[in-house]
Amino acid sequence: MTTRSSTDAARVIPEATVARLPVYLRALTALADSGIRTCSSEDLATAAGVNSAKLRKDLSYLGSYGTRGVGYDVDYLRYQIAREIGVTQDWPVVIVGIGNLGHALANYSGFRSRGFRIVALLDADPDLVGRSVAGVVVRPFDDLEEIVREHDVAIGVIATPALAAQDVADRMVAIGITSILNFAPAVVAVPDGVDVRKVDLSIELQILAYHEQRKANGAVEPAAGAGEGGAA
Amino acid sequence: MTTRSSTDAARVIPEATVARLPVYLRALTALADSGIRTCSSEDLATAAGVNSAKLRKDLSYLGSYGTRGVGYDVDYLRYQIAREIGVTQDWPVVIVGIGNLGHALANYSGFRSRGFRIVALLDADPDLVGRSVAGVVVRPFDDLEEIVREHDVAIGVIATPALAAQDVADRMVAIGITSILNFAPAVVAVPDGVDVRKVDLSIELQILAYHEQRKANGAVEPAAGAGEGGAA
DNA sequence: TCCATTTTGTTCCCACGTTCACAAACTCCT
DNA sequence: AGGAGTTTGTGAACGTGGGAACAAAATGGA
Repeated sequence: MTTRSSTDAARVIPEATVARLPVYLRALTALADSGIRTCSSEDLATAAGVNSAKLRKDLSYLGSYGTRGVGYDVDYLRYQIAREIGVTQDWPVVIVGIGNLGHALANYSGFRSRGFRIVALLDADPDLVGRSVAGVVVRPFDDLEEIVREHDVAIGVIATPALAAQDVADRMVAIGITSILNFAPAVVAVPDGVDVRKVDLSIELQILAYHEQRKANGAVEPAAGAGEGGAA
Repeated sequence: MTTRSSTDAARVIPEATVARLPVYLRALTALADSGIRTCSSEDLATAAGVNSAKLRKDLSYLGSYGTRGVGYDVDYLRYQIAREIGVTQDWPVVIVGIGNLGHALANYSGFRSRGFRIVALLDADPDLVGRSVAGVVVRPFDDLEEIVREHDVAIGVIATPALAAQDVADRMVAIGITSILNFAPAVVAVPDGVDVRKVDLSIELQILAYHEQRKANGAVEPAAGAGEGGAA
């Protein structure tokens, strides 16, 4: 076994792999809930909807957590991935913009169960401030700085209309937030060192529409155009 | 100018480009709303948050719609991209699962304005059926087939809990839906020829958490780790 | 103990996507 | 008309990611 400190220079995990680790984590949790203690890369790959060679390569970036001829210990591997992603610790999160989507996010149980704790809901609309959503009272947007400092928040979620998104992002960055999840249909620019991920509902539909249009035009799709193929 | 029929074999647009076309479309709409008639690739690239070389290469897959020394006509290019994606036509969509997220999706105005028309909201819960959400009455899930046939629906949205997702997808596929947008936190398997795109809220947060953890550990991020960098 | 079997971890190779750099082409000014 | 300046479209280099194939390592049976 090689020495492996928590800040090992050799551990450069490809971005594509990082994006799949949460999927593996979820699949492992499902296996564990079914009472399965051990699984092969083939089993886990099927559960995660990927190719087994890719799965093994992904896991190899984390270390050697399997046993040749046997497979992986479900609980052990699950812990290792969780630790690698960082979901063994608690991440305070603020959500800005409590419209329809903000409501849904505040109520989404999947956050809490994965180590994300919603410490505040913020909105600029005075009519919304003071209302209780998902057991949390909505506070004015101007309280952002106070809340971030108090809870040491590093991750912010933007669920505002498009026009407000850049302003909110600027305020977040100024206060020290370094990771932003943006649901607003707008491109937000941030300085280096700040990570932004974007989730855009209508863009996903437009991508599907493009492929749908091609199918209707009689074009032969080269493979599963956008998603994971597999048996039904 | 080369001949270019609507079903030209030479038009194989890379998947990565397809995913960016809706972003360009939105940026062009924003420019048009500002009264700008013409823009350079540099202007549009900035508005879309990408590199100008990449933008030009992306657009070149559609055809030669710019003028050297001048730039692009905003309205003309916008129409060409919209036609290419297929948002000049009307796409009927059904949403299955009217929980918090389904509510938000039903109310999202960005769908309608881009050619997506919600023809039905479906849920298996009898308590929800009959209620009106966003001006549409929720119908029982079993009405799916009737609705899909009546409106010739090709695109389905899954916003159910994870456990129901595969069943819903199977039903959709059996009835003839060929594009699925899945918001449920589960991997759904579909046969070849069916496209699935997945939007997973908690996975996005976990990816951010990974990078956040690395920053906290003193690791130097190679570049903007997950998002589009740029000036604030 | 030794061999057959299983399954991981890794290497090699190919395809895709991104970026640079530049020729082609257009406008405008003299 | 001609040249300077500008901007597109594209060819080529580079880097990242995916998949097949195989060596290494573990188990279990004879």
